Amino acid sequence: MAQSPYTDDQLILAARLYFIDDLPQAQIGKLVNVSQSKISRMLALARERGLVRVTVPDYDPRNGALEKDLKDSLGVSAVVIRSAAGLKIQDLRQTLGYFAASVVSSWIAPRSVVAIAGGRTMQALVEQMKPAGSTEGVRVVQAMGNIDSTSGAYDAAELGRQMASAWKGTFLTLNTPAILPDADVCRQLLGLEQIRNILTCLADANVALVGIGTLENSVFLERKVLGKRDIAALREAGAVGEILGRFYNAAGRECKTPLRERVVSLPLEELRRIPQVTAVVSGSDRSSALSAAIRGGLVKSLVIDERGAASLLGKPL
Amino acid sequence: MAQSPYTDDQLILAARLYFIDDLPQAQIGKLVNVSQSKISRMLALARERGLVRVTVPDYDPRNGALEKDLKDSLGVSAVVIRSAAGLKIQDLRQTLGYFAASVVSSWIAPRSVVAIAGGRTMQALVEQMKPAGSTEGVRVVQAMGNIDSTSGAYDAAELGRQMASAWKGTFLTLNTPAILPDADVCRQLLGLEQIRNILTCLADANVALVGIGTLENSVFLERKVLGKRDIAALREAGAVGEILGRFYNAAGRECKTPLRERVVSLPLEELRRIPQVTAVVSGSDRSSALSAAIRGGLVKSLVIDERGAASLLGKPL
DNA sequence: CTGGGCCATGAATATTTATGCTAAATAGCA
DNA sequence: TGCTATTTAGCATAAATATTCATGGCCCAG
Repeated sequence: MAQSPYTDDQLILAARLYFIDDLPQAQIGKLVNVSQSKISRMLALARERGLVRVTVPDYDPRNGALEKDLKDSLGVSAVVIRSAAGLKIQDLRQTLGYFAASVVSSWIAPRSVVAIAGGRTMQALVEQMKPAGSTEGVRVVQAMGNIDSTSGAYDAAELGRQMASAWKGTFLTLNTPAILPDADVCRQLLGLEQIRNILTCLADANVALVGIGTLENSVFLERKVLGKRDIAALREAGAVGEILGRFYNAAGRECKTPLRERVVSLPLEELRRIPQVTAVVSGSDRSSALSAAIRGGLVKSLVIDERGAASLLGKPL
Repeated sequence: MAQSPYTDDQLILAARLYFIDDLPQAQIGKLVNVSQSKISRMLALARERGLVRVTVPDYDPRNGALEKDLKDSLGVSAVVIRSAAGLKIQDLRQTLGYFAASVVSSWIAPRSVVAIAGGRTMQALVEQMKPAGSTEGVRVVQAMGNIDSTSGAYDAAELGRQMASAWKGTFLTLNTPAILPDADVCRQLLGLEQIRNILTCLADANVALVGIGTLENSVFLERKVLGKRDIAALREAGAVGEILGRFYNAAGRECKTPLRERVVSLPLEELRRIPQVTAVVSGSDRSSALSAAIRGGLVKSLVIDERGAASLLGKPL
């Protein structure tokens, strides 16, 4: 270990002048005959060394009351993140990701298998996640094929990779489109060993992190993988929401449309068997899709913002 | 009292994000949906309200060892201020003033009479001084006339005014030149009631704060009130230092030169009777003048920087 | 000794933070 | 209700702080 370039005494002097007496760094520099840059570095060092301690009362980013309400009335265990009023959706996502990250990270036990989906909220979350304890033998598995060939920053493949790297674990990618033009191709793909393996792996996941799509607001429509008439057909068939590219009805059962046979992702029946399936959702426009998923047992826990939670409970907040 | 515009909770959130998570204010602003300016103000408020507390270990600006040495070997009680190596003289003065101010301020008891001289170090000190406790009935008295008619920022008159105003006390000014062209004029001035009163007052001072001049480095020479030949004459007469415009020899006795009769200031014999006479000195070029003053009992205590103290002790530091 | 690598340093500069100012909101008052 | 006084917010910008970069000192291996 290198010996320190400064004595604690010097650091304390600088720190006192700065934090207690509120002198600007340049002035402190004059008093101790060094440059402002150095004072800046000394202050940083003083904090690192713990000479300067800043104490701030705890802030609880979670809304415990809403969490309890959700548990009581819907039976889901939820992480409800407080959110400022009037936030634009992207900032809301950021907030959610920022504050939920530590909780969600703590769920990732050593040797666990994590099934992961894509989505912007998911992206905001994963971006902030980092291992809390041991990272031993974590496997991250992409839970759904790729939406199209342009690999976006918030696709499952990318997020999975990111998370796996943070945990120094392995990442298993589902190397196929999510939705195929016809059922035949899909069946063929599903026959491939590479893909079968991944799906098996997924079925054994300990934790699944998924988003919730709606008919009004679907990545598939947005990215033109499905057309308006596909959506219309789905609506016809009673679809109210989507998880991993699979649409389900108000009871939380997968809709029996031809589309069902064209999707490469963890089937909802298998998802249901995963012990912890968490929907990561922000905003209040997904209430009905979300409540159907909960009702159908597709989703067992929730990471959501205050307003989303409130609207899910039918309370206008 | 106005009700606060922010809840503690909001402040705590902002403060945590800033101080604990080290997010920049702009980013925090996004998360809580306000402008960066507001976050800045919220943080300031959080500190005011004591929600954020910054603790820094105490720094002792005094060099106790040197203080003890001075007491032991010269019998003066000193305040020795630590100083960084290589400081330019003006920054050294600043340092001294900054750190000595609180000690010296604490000497000013309610109802005390303070005799004050000028000088740059004195200026640096007075600038930083502020009352520690009660300020009741403090009188500040200018201990020496004005050097010339250009009133500088570090003349006794100015410093006295400044200090008196900080203590909300009264200031008595010595409205005359310090050094007069001849003894006659001087005598006449000394006869004026206004001036006699001040001098009486000075003689009753509880505390005197004075500087030390040398023959090499004298304000009077600098401001051309004395000429080189005056200085030469003084040297001839054995002068080694100057206090309040009065030159003294190595024994600390006032030199008997004609100049003596031309000065308007507290006479050294009377200075000697003031219970606390403190020399405020920075730099190491005044050692001999200083030690003569101490020897002669002109000065009973010292406010000085580390190097000055060391050189006074003959230790090269 | 004599390079060569390493590190600390300060000047220059990029980034972040604080603040003066204007406009909008809010409250008090007639 | 309409008016003024006061507060508060955000923009623009000044001020302060962090960081990059070039340099020079120092230590160690040759």
